[in-house]
Amino acid sequence: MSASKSVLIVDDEAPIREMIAVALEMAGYNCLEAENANEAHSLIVDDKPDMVLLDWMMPGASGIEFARRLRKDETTADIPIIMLTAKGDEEYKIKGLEAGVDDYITKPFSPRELVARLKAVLRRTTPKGIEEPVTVDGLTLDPISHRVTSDLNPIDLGPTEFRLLQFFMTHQDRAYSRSQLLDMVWGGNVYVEERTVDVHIRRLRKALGERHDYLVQTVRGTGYRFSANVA
Amino acid sequence: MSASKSVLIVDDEAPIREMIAVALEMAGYNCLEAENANEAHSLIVDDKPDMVLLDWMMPGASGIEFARRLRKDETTADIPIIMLTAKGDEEYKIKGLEAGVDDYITKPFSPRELVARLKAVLRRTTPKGIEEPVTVDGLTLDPISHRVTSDLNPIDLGPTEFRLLQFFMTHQDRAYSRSQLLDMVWGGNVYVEERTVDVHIRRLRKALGERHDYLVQTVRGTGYRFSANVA
DNA sequence: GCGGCCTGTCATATTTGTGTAACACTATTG
DNA sequence: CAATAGTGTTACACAAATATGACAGGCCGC
Repeated sequence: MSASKSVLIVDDEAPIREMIAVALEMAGYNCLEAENANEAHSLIVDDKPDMVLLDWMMPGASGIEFARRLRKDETTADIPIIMLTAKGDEEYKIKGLEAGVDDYITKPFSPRELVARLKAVLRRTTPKGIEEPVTVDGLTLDPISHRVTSDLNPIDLGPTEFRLLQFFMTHQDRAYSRSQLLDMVWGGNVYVEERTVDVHIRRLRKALGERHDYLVQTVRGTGYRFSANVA
Repeated sequence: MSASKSVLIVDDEAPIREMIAVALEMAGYNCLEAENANEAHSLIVDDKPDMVLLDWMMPGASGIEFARRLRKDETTADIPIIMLTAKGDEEYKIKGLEAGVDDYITKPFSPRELVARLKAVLRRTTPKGIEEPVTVDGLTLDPISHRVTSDLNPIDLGPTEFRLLQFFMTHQDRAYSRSQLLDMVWGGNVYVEERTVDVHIRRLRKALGERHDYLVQTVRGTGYRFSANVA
């Protein structure tokens, strides 16, 4: 958790991006920059930033449109967005919030204000699903202590298996293809064989033991699914 | 899954085109080749490939220029483009992304990387339809979890039967000939006996059980029909 | 530099799905 | 009530997908 958070700054004006980047880096954040929606999208998919700072006014796809696009795609739906608007127009605020934006800041703003809001948003969005333990039929995964127990007996998992299980337990009853799993669990720009997923599924099942391996279900011709219901 | 995607490779060097084509075909893609922008444009208009691999350096219209041209025309604006650049030059990357290119790869690249990026781009540009569960008289098919239940009891279906049922449930009260079903469910260009459909219909009926097999109805002399109303 | 742990990839089992043909049956026609 | 075309049913060889076990390289703490 101590790894510094990364923030993607999307604005068509380079000087503004720079200014923001400097401010954020001083505050200990890692910055990525993009000057339009397409570029931003590539970076998001590749690098999975922890948050996006999005300018309202941009040539091409407007910021709001882009925000909607991000919300629609499951892969990017969870990334918090802070909107930058030129003036404190209430109408914009409404529209932004409708589109699922987490907060908005009106230019001009002080670096301090920016960092404060950013922190606030991260604080209230990060805990969602990432901090609370999940339990399914006696199998518990606690993200905080990074521990998994099967009926109170500790289970030993490798890092990848842990992330895999965590993803599954927070996305139950849904079939995922191998490439989707690679995207969600391994990360966007990693090139591994799809069959590798099988192997980690195998390792996960083995670790879960007879008591719980039924939870990880094969969906023939499609991929895998985590569910407390038997197929 | 569905009909294989086609990819247009635009590069002035034939050997490179070939190499790429081989790699992509092994991965199950359909390849078209063009050695300059004009040729490429014709092919795009004629064959509507699902994606374009575009070399940055080309005699005549440079790749980037061509990309812009594609983006400007409404009929071609939606076709995803991956740019091939000789070196990992950041400046090019920026320009490419500005022009609306979806991703770029620096030569030399491994076939694996190419295929992976291609997949990623296709996945995020092909909007997956919102898949809602369908229910008919207690029979429910949920595309998300890839599950079928008959009055809450899970039903086990093979991949083909699942697709068949999914097609039926989304196209009810209409008779389909065997060849139509082959087209819709099996995919356009496969050669199988028409009578094979009968067998899968049989398997589907069997899986549905007495409670629901009435839904799959025979239309003598024509084919089959899925309907909640008895013939 | 030395083990131990993780990871990705193979090669190889094992399981499951698929298409076809042969034969049984049913409706239709005259 | 044949004769016949269209379907239903079953068995089976083969193909495809997945499971599994083994292995080599990378990484990290020591």
